[in-house]
Amino acid sequence: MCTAMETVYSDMDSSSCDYFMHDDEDSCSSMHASSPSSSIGKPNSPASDSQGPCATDMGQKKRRRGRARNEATVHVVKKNRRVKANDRERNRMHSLNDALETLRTVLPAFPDDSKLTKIETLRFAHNYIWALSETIRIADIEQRQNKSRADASLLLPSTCVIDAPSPGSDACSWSSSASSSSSSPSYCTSSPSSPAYDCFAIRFVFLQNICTFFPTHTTPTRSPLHRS
DNA sequence: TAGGCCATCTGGTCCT
DNA sequence: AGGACCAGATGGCCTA
Repeated sequence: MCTAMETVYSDMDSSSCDYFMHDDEDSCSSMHASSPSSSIGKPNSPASDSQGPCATDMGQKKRRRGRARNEATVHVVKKNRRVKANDRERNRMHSLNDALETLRTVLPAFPDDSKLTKIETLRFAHNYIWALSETIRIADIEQRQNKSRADASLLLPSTCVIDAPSPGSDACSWSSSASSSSSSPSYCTSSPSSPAYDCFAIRFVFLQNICTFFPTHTTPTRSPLHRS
């Protein structure tokens, strides 16, 4: 159980309580108000505060020396706590940077491109996901249209496997990481109104989405997909 | 040299 | 009680 006073004095290390026990009466009463032993049975009792270790016949010199040691100890404890907190915060930021670096590796990038900044990475990822979603949506629409066309003409299109557009063949100079979709082959025919045409159309739309929307959502000075 | 980006420190707040 | 998270401050590095 944590009392309000204990919360207030949470910065004070429990190992330094011995020094408070030998401190002067003011600080001693305040500490005893927060100590479990003094609060049990008699919460906030002035009588109990005036009794016990504080009401001893210690000399002034001993009290002063005790306070000095206590302040020094509290200072050291606080400093150690701060050092530990700084270390944790550093590690936390490092893990955050690692996650950002992982995100960079799955985003399309040019080989000679300079590293995306943090904000650029996040914005690019946002637009990249949006473009992918948009491409899937358009592909779904196209597929349904083709199916209805096929049903109407009672023609079953023959299938074949096409290669993905070679890197650099489009306006965006697509990187190898971005063309990873070629690993999942597309089945199509050669007719302009066929799935083959749709495959290219979908990729075109996707690349257009990336090229069109990414720069408008990033800082005007740096747009990775449009750098020379 | 100004401005952008980054790492780190720090104190406050919230959560477990 | 201690850790996680957050935002502000600060100083270093780099580039136009």
